[in-house]
Amino acid sequence: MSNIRDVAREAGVSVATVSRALSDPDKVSQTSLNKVHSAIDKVGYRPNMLARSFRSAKSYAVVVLVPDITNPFFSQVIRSIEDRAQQKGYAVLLGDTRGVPEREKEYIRRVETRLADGVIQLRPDDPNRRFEMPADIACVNVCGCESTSGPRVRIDNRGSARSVVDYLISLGHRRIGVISGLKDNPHTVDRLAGYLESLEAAGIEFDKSLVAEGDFTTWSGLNSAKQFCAMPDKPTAIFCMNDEMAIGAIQTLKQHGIRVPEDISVTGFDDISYARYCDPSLTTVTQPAEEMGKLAMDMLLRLIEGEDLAQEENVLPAEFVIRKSTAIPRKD
Amino acid sequence: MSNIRDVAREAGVSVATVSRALSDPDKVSQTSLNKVHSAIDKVGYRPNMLARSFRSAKSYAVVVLVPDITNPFFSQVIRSIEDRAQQKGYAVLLGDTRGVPEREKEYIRRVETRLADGVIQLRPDDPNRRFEMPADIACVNVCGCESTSGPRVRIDNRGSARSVVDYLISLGHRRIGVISGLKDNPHTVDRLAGYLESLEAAGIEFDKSLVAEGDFTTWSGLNSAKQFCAMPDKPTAIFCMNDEMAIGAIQTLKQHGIRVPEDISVTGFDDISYARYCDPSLTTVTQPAEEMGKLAMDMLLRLIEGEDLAQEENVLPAEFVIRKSTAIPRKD
DNA sequence: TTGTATGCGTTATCAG
DNA sequence: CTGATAACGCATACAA
Repeated sequence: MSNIRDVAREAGVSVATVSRALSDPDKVSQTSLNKVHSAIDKVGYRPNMLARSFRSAKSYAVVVLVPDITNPFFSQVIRSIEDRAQQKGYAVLLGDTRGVPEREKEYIRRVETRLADGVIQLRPDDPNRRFEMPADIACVNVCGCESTSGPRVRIDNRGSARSVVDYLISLGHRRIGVISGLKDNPHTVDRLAGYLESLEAAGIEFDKSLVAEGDFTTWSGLNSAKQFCAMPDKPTAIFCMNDEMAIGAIQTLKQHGIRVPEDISVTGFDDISYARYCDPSLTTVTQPAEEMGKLAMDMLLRLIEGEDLAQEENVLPAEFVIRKSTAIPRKD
Repeated sequence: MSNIRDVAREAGVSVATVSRALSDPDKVSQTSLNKVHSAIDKVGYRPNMLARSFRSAKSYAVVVLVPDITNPFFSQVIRSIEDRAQQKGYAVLLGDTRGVPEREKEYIRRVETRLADGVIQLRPDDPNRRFEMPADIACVNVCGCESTSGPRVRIDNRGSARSVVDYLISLGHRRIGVISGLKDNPHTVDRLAGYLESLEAAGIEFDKSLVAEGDFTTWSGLNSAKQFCAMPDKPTAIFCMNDEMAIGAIQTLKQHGIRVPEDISVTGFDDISYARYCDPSLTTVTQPAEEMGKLAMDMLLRLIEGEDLAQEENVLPAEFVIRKSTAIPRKD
């Protein structure tokens, strides 16, 4: 564990010269540069970045807060964030909160105590609502919704939901079920608004009994679908607020001998990779995960640099993709 | 940004007392303790962990190296690692290498430069083979294989593969195809060994044409299966070396009008969450992802503490689970 | 271009 | 139990 002094001694120069040779080589003569580099090789020197960070009061790390890393959509976004961070010389501290506020605080504390320079939040919630995010912390929200405040990047959830339901209506569906996320989840709110807009535009009356509440897990999609299967007057299509719930719902429908899409159409949201490989492949909304992560990281970097992004919002385009899980309603 | 001196001044004690009050309260009188704590509240003090890390020459961070975070099996393991790390006061630096040695080196460098105290590698490769892992770096390998060296936690890939193939044979299958990972991938080697063992035990001759090489992606499973579809004498079962390839293979079979499992049985490996929800649900091998991550983190911690785990190996039990993608072979 | 000297915030040593 | 002070490794202002 040699340090900068060992190098200086070996090279026969001062520590300042070694330091400069490393961080600002232009300010050092070629001869010194050579001496320094061979000395570095000789003593096996590795700069202590901890000391460097301490000295410069920057950790060159950001924490990424995510409710669940095993969610394939989130992990795609995170991969993109990591990629960008690495390019920019930043490290990514993984903060899988599992929705536990205590764990979130723990990670926020890491930036308060200088172990990270900022935070990227992958959650729909307003960062200021569920717990106190100190105002002086650099934070950008990704995958948020209309009510999210602060710097953020998201898609138009309402508009995308509307595209989906508009399409179902155009196929001839009039009774369209919904498997939503938890009621107070902002994504649920935005996507439900799109659903309602679409219904209203088509002059279809809203039927409350057609909304089943899930929680974005496959398991909840599986269960929520049962409630539709039990109805005498089943919906002819089900709009699921994410792909996992759609996959769960399809599973249940099949078990009840209901064919998708011949008997009931099903749609998802997110376009996780399995959406393309399940049977039938899912009609869904592709979120630009890659782009969202990259953009979020870039925004955070600007924030860390001191730029004021106050309420900068980036709404990225999402793409509605039609696959095999939707069809015209069956005529009985 | 107040520091320990501000607190000391405010509390009317020395910095040493403040430091002790925080790290070793037993050594401080109750009066001092009170003064310190109210001073901390008053000036809004947050200890600078960067300084603390620097001083103690420990970063309290570990890097997790993973080829692809979006792989659901890996993300499960990582979630478990993160959980354990958080419990122990460690941060997890996410290193998604995408298999690029350059990126791996970048992360290894982070521990050489003291930004992390150790590494957990999620890759089958021998950590010493593909690039030079400095010997003095605390590193444990998880999800490795028989040829992996150094501290490691893994399952018995060969034995598990054998369970799968034994089962297929017990159903009456004699022509059993394989969709493998890349030939030189150690997982491929171990699992293929299990396959061969099983065949030999049953007196079935190995037919080289029944092995299709994939690369563990759904896409490759999709393509490899085509080669079986084109065969006049198709296998009656296909042993896929992971679930994604099995899912891809099933997709292809269906497109060719081949029913699973009635016409051809398919098995996977890993038991990612979609294995349970795809159609038909996958017969596969459940890796104890949770336990593997936790154990790997614990081993790394011991390594960091200076313990010598040299060649400690933990082989965890994997469970063979039978679902709907396997059946007795069709009699023609 | 180079060297000297100082300080970053904390912990630990050593006297009191 | 407490306080003064010396490190930790590096970057930089200032002087040469």
